[in-house]
Amino acid sequence: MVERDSGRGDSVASMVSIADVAAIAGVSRQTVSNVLNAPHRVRPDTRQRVEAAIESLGYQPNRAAQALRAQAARVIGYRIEPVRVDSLTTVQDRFLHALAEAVQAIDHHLLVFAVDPDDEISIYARLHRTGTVDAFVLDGIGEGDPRPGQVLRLGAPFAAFGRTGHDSDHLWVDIDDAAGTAAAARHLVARGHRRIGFIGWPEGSGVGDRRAAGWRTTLDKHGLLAECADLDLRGEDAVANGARLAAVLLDRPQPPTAVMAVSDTLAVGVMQAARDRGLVVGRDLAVVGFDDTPTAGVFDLSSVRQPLEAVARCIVRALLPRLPAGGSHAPAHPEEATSEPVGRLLAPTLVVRASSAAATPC
Amino acid sequence: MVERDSGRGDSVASMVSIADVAAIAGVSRQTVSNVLNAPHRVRPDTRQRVEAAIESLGYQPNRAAQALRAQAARVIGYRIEPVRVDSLTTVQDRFLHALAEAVQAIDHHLLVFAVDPDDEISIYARLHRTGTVDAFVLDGIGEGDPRPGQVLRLGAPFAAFGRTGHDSDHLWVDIDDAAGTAAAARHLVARGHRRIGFIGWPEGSGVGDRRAAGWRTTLDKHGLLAECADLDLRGEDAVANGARLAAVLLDRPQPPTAVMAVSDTLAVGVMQAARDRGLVVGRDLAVVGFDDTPTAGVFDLSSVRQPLEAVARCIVRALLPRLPAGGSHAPAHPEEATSEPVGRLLAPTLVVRASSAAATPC
DNA sequence: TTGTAGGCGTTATCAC
DNA sequence: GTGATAACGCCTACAA
Repeated sequence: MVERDSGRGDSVASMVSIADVAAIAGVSRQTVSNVLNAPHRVRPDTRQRVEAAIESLGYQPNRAAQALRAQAARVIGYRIEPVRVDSLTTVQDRFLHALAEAVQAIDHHLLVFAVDPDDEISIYARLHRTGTVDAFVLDGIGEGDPRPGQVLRLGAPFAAFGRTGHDSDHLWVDIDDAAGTAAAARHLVARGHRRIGFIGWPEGSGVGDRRAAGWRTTLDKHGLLAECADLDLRGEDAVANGARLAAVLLDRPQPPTAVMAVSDTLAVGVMQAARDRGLVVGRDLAVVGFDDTPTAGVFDLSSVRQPLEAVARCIVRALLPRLPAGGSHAPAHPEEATSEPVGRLLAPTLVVRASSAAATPC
Repeated sequence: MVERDSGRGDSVASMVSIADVAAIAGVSRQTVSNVLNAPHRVRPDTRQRVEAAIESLGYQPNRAAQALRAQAARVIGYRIEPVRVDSLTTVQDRFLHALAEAVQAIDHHLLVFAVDPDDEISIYARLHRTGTVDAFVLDGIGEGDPRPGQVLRLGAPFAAFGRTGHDSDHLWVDIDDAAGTAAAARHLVARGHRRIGFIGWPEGSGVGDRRAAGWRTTLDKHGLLAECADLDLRGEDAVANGARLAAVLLDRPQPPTAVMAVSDTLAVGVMQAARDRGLVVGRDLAVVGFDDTPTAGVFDLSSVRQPLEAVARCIVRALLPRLPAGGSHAPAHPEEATSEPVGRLLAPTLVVRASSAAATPC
């Protein structure tokens, strides 16, 4: 083994390269390379000798050299956002974990970076131009978000989690929010509820609007919309708002027997308000949230769960053909398959817990 | 510019290298390199020409080539853990963000990976041997954790967040847990409380034991330990346990007027139990948690906040001299400074909210 | 002050 | 079936 340690201590001492393996096995470097990348081209006994040498040295190909040679870092970039203080909705860490696993499944790595919103796009540009990452996953893309357009202009491959409203020019995956709230509404209807309230975000966020739409259309299908139309209130995502708006609903002459919220954060507020006026959640009032945060589990709150693991896998699969090192050794793309579907909606699932499990008394 | 696009589409088309800049500026590649790495060696007018060319082409040095040349990827590896379901304590995402920022401040990147606990160490080995990362940050290191020893044996530089109990052979940073609970206890004493309960984790977790110790020694200093010694209960980290144990305390003939919990998760349970028996938290019972999770903010729960941003910076600073590309261009370490301190304790701060702000009535 | 040469580790191409 | 050659982009000598 070439001893290249320049006196810096133990950490760099044992960098073993393909040449070391070749020397031990008594073959050339290329034969070692072939054993790893095209084993069929090597005679079995030679291969065994080489494999033994690899094993004994613990050789692993140097990633930087591979990246330089292949013009592909096999790295995906993902921006992490700061933790929000007033909202419980930390969906991000579940998605991050799922994304890391999905990316590892295709022999890539996940590089995360924090950006100061000012020069967000310049960070993307730098990571792309320096070849640090091959592609990006854009998270939290909402109505009118400029970032997909910007990254597209950079020429960097990417896939978005979420939609801007005009997404035909790039890959995206999103939750079918309306299907989620529709499932929740159906569940409540099946439990005998006829007055089902909705506490949502202010109009204009695509996500919030779609969740509201799922509630609305489902009630309509069951002929309940007329008696529930006035049970739709909106506020920013905060527990206090959930409590405040729920109080308004519960003070109505004909209060709802069930309340759906656009997020767990608001739903927790609803539960607080119910308890404050002596109602037992799950018996006197059904509550359903959205996101299935740890908090929902802890408070036995029914909630719509986003299939984040599936989203991550779906995103990575969509990205795969656009990656330079993409499908193993294939030229990544024959010219024809350009018109594949660019978008995909994934249906969430309802997790029923004590807050909505019981049927209405009458 | 060398057009190297092998028909794969737009994404790889615009890879601009140092040779392109040199051609435009009418100098050799090395002069361009000098402009970037040793500007003083270049005549001002030449430098300006080169800088203009760099600007016009948007040139950025290729990271893989730099890594190969420098034998340093300028990447730090960090393992992310899956989200826990029963616990609210998502300290991880706050730390992750802080770590990303700290790492970026020294011109490195953060690579995150998920591991299946079985072959955790083999992942570390692979990342190290392939040169994918230069060093690791080990998080959640507790009493007797084998990982620092394993990574040490790999020869990979690393720093641990947390302590195993025998940490003299590696870098570590940890929260001064006892100082955190001591601050909380002093705060409660100052508010007039004399019966202050503690709900902790079962003995044996270093972290939990140290937090308990902070409570105990502070009460002792104020001569309150005798009357509080029986107010120390333990259970696994779950809201339900917090509620159950708090109920036990509140059922005592002389119930506490304040309860500290070893985590926000348990503290939330305490708040639930208090409310369930008609007590108003903050008036009839003071409650303090630990970790300052978003949940604490939402429920107005006083909590001890870990200085995760400082931990991240401290870890990165400690790691810096061990990094191959460490202090700019210095040989990373003259042989002498080997006996620098390897460990560091950081004091948390108490965030006072409504759950404990008021003085006791009498 | 600027340019020339060589090599970091890997792999694709093409001889043999 | 195996080995020599070259190139990916950069940087550190050293030479001019």
